[in-house]
Amino acid sequence: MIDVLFVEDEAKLALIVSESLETKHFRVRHCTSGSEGWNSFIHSRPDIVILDVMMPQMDGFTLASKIRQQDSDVPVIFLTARGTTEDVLHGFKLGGNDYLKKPFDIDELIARMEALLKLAKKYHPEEELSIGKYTLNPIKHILHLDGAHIQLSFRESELLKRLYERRNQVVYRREIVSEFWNNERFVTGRSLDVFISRLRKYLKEDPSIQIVNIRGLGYKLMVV
Amino acid sequence: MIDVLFVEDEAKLALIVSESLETKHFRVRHCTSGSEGWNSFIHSRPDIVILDVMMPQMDGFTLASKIRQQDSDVPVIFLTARGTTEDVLHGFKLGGNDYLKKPFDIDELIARMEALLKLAKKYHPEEELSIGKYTLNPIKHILHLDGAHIQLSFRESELLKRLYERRNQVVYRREIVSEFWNNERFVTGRSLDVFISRLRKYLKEDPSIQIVNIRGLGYKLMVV
DNA sequence: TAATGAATATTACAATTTGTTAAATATGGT
DNA sequence: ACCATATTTAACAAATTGTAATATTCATTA
Repeated sequence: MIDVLFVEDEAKLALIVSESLETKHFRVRHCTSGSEGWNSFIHSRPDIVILDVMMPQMDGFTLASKIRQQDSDVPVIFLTARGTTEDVLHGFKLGGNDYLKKPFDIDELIARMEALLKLAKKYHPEEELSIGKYTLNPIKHILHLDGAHIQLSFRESELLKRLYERRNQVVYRREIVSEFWNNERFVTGRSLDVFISRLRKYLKEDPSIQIVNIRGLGYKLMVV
Repeated sequence: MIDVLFVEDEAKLALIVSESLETKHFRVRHCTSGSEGWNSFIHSRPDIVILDVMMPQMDGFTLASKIRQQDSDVPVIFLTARGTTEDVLHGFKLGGNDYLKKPFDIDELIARMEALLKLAKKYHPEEELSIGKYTLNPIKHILHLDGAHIQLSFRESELLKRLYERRNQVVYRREIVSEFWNNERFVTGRSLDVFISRLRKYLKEDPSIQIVNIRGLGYKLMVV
């Protein structure tokens, strides 16, 4: 199921859109302000983001640029009544992927969402993740290579999955640590490093995939 | 340079669009019919396709579906005066990636093209960059020269990549610094200079490439 | 043209972060 | 309680990056 973050302060419109999307089997998280949207984004990591531009507190453009600092891939669609070319250009410049002028047809929104999701390859309906020459079954925590397979531990598998879901972009150290180890004394803990070390060992048969460290920030699973 | 296939039978519009695109450093192949467009597509393999929907002989929709049979990735944008929702949906269903209603603003077209190209490129990352006698693998951060190779650090590699992507033009100091070092105390920090210095050392085997300082502005990677 | 000050280059080194191994500890099943 | 396995800690090695010190280049003005 596709997770949608939908930030829109007009209650009436929001309701219609949310319901339509849910009919089409999207899971919608609706927020009514930019700052609420930002919280939700950090917490839920949606597959696609739909932002109203004009909102109280934090507008859609501001939220979009905050999101882009964190995640350079998640598709972002702007919705707005103010459809001047300047606005559209500004939206794209901030890293938006589409821009719809209100009033819009809900089916067109869905078509545009699906087009972006297809491009961003966020549809992974299949259970198994294909990581270079390897295949990871994230349910059973088994890593396959050719005929052989390695039984990973829970944390090994979760960590690899997380890296894979955000392949080719940085996964922040503090984020992983706070999520896996409940945020305590993450200054000294070196468990993450140890797990990374193990994953690298498992993955060394395929040089086209690499877990690269970005000093001070985190790690990046690079897949060609 | 980006190759654009542009299929449009209205001569006047076609001229305006072609010229605007060329100003923005696109290489435009303009065709006036679907069948001509198909030929051109087969022979020139453009990076992006812009199709008018209503055309004699073969319409844009038909051409798009032929193209999708051949190439499932190249971005396709439809242009049309007939902007009913059915048309838009049909366009997306055929594998189109965007749909613009005429009359449109040329800058909006360009913004949408660039957004799509950026997305498409993400999933076909350049394997290796050829920098003079050197080759840079920007994934593994390895700089090759003849048989030998040097393992670069993440920042070294990113900086070299950035310089290469804008080779022969100035990359602004403040821009690099604010991106790499998060904008803090960029008055005093001399880290960038140190990295430039290191890169020059790595690259000194090939005098035909030079990292030139533009005093007060930034640097320029000159490649002959 | 020489003097001046600002910007840049280079080097060495220190501080910090990360990598790796092995041992210690925790956990869960029997 | 015992065992097997998973995870964490500890210790040290290695790599990356920032800083300081110093030298050099460049542009401007006297």
